[in-house]
Amino acid sequence: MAVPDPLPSAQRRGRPRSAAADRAILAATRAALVEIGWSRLTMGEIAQRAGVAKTTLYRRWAAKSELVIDAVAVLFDELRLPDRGCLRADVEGVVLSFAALLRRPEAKTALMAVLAESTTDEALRPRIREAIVDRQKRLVLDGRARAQQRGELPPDPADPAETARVVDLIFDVIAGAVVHRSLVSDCPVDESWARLFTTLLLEGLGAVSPPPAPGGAAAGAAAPDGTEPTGGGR
Amino acid sequence: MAVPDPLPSAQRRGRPRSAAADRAILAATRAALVEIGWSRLTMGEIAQRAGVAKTTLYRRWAAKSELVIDAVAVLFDELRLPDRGCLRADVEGVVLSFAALLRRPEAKTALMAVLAESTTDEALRPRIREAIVDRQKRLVLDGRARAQQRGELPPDPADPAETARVVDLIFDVIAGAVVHRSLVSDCPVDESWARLFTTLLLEGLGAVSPPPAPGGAAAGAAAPDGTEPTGGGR
Amino acid sequence: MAVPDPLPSAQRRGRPRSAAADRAILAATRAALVEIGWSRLTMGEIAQRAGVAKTTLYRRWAAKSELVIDAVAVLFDELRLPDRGCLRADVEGVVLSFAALLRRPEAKTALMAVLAESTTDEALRPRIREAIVDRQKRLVLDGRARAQQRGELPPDPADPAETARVVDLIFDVIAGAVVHRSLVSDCPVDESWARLFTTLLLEGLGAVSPPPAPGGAAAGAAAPDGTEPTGGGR
Amino acid sequence: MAVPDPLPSAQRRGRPRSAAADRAILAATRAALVEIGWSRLTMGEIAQRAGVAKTTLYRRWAAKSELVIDAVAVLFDELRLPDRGCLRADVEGVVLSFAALLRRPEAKTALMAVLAESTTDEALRPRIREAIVDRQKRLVLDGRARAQQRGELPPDPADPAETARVVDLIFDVIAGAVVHRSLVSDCPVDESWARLFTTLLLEGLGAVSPPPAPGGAAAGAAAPDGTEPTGGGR
DNA sequence: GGATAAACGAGACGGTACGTCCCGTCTTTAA
DNA sequence: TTAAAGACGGGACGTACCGTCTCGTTTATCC
Repeated sequence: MAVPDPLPSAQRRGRPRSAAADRAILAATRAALVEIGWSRLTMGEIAQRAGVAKTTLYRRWAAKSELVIDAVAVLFDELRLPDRGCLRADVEGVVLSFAALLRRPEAKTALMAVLAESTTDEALRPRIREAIVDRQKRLVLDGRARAQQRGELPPDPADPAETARVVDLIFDVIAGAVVHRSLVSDCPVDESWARLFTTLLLEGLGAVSPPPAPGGAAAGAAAPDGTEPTGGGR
Repeated sequence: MAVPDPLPSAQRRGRPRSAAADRAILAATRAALVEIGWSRLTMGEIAQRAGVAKTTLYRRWAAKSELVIDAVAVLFDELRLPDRGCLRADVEGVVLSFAALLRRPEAKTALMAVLAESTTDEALRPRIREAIVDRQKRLVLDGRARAQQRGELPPDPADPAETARVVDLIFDVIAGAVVHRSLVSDCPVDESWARLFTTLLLEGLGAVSPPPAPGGAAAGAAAPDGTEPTGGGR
Repeated sequence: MAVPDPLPSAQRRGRPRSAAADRAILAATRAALVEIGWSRLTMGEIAQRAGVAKTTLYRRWAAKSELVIDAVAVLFDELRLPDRGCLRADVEGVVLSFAALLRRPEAKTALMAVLAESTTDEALRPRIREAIVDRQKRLVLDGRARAQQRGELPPDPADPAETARVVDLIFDVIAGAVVHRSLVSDCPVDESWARLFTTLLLEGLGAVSPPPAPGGAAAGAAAPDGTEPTGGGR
Repeated sequence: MAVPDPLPSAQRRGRPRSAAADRAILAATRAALVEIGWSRLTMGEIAQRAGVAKTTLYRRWAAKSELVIDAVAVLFDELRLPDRGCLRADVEGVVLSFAALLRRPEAKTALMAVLAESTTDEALRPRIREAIVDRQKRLVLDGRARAQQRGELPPDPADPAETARVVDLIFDVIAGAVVHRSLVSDCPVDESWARLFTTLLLEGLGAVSPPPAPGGAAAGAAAPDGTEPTGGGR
């Protein structure tokens, strides 16, 4: 919430805030975003669709950006990482499901709009990270742990900072490439592209994931999924 | 130009448009963008700074987005790819100079804002690609050609579509990762990160760049820069 | 009011309209009319002078003309018909005080401007009549009744339509002649002219005011004020 | 013309002004006035209808008002005073034909609009009088002279200023009453009203037209047209 | 007949005001 | 105390005309 709950105390005086109003507002925000886009989305419009007074919106959110972040955060929580048996399949899966999310108008519009706002609005950046970005990083962590259990990746190195560097890199490469291809290059993220990209990523990954111990799973890193890359020649 | 040149003919009738006004408008747009940001940037403000009537703006550009695209396109044209001797150094160089560009407020603000607009405005997307995005793809093509001349990369495969797929992939990965780390993760793109990212990229590149001929430069692709990757273990 | 009162109900919901804003707007309109005239009078200027937002003006009046009508109507309500003892003096008095009103810039400018607008704007005509024109007709009715009480004029004829025809005629002749001399011929309406005009009117009046009964006040009508007309010779 | 003819000399050098353009402009002005009214009448619209550049208009007239005065002046010149045999008939005739003119949209709109402008624009007033108002005064003079020839009115008094006072009064009363009833009271000027008004005027006229000599036409003035007034009783 | 000069069409120019939309706040009654 | 309603001061919008200016073109007279 942008505007803090008035009092964290058990029960304040006066009429309590309507939880139904909250739900109606967030739903109306998503619906309006799909229909009329970010720039024509106004607080008055949202209030009208939600059957709520404008003051009720401002009592809860300080700005349109913050309301939209809360409204679309739930969409990004729907991303899942089902176990597809091997690391390559898991990576391709997350690439494709992230791309599918970015095809939903309310998701892509809201994401890009609040990111754009955040280039000017300092306070917006942590809010976006908390509500949207960081939640996807768990996918990387989960997939990495699963691959380590399978023996496809070496265990974490001794230095946890080293692990964080690599995890962040992987996250920026995956999310960045998918977003860029989807929304900037405006090209489809299909299975063919996902396979090619995954090949590049997994191969490159071996070079940046140091082995934790002198002996170990280096061979697994060198051929993480046990298949030959597209082009074959190695 | 957003509003099409009234007639492409050699000499139209009536008073010709002032080229000085064009220059003043684009310069004023960049300056205002730095000072007051995208959301408070208004057509009236730009006109006032440029010493120009609002109508003169609307005669040339249909919307703020289109004007800003033209105004900042020149910034992206300043990206260069100086020959640093080897592919690894060239990649690191372009990563760092692209990141430096994205630290300029007018560049990052304008880029994200117009990308956000483009998620709603269908007509804006090709415009952004032509004026901004596609021009950076030349950096990938130039770097690739240079590395091929050096023997660091194998020559293009027989199928040009295959080349295009790989070039697009490299472009989306580089641009996407740098943008995502800079503007979404909000972390610095410094030499350390550039080195790590380049290692991942070049190593992964070997896996997606098939050799053109049965015999050839596969070894070069496998260790493109002749150095050992960060983590060592191969 | 031009824009209808949103609901005539006893008490509507929401914040009520500010009566102070109404007063400030009408006063600012009169002041601005005097200073800058009709053509340079803008809604924005009025709003600024009244310390009010432009939207507040448009919430109440649909157009400049309607606002000006309401603003100057009060001036025309200030016209009075003091009892000067005889019909002739009363007529001369109303002629002179009407002419004095038409010398006030805001009155003459506003009157002519809205009359001009009304030649094109069908809806404006009844509005002008209600707010400005018809209110002056009471002067004719009052003067006539007073003269009848004095015995200077015969009582109303049996047919009320006949009375209305004569009253309307008198009104058009007096108002028309004064307006025409003041604003069209651009000559002063002074005591000399008022005396001459009144002579013509009263003498002519006898010919169009039929006696109510076979016997009666015809002699009174023939010399309504008991004085000899200017020119003498009858 | 508002803008003076560049040189009154016999023949200047350079391309002469197009007389066809003048005619087209004045005709277009009248036509546009009928269709769209004064307030929406723009110089650009007139130029477009006349098939002429805006500069051509401004080369000839300094303002819309002046152009419109010239455009409609010709309409008022069409007023005629045919000899209907007696003064009463002549007066009723001129009243009705003036009212007919004021029913033409371009005439009434233009007249009221320029009169309204003239309340603010000092320089406009003499221009209106010369081009429009004074030309109608000839009707009063002609009618008066004709009536004097018939013996219906006494000859002019010795003092010409006295004559001017009376002529001006008659003019203001006739024109004022007709304009007021037509455009302000918004009532029809029909034969019935014309008869009533003429009765009032002619009867009143006797009181303000002094006889030129001790003996004379007083009886003619008392019953100028040889008919009994509407109401009868005298 | 070529130079000169003015008027012509076209349309861009710096401006002003428009009437609308939305902002975020404030003021009311009702729950 | 919150809610719905809606008026409030304010700011930007994109449009319409304003009256001026700069073009290339046309039409006349003058040398």
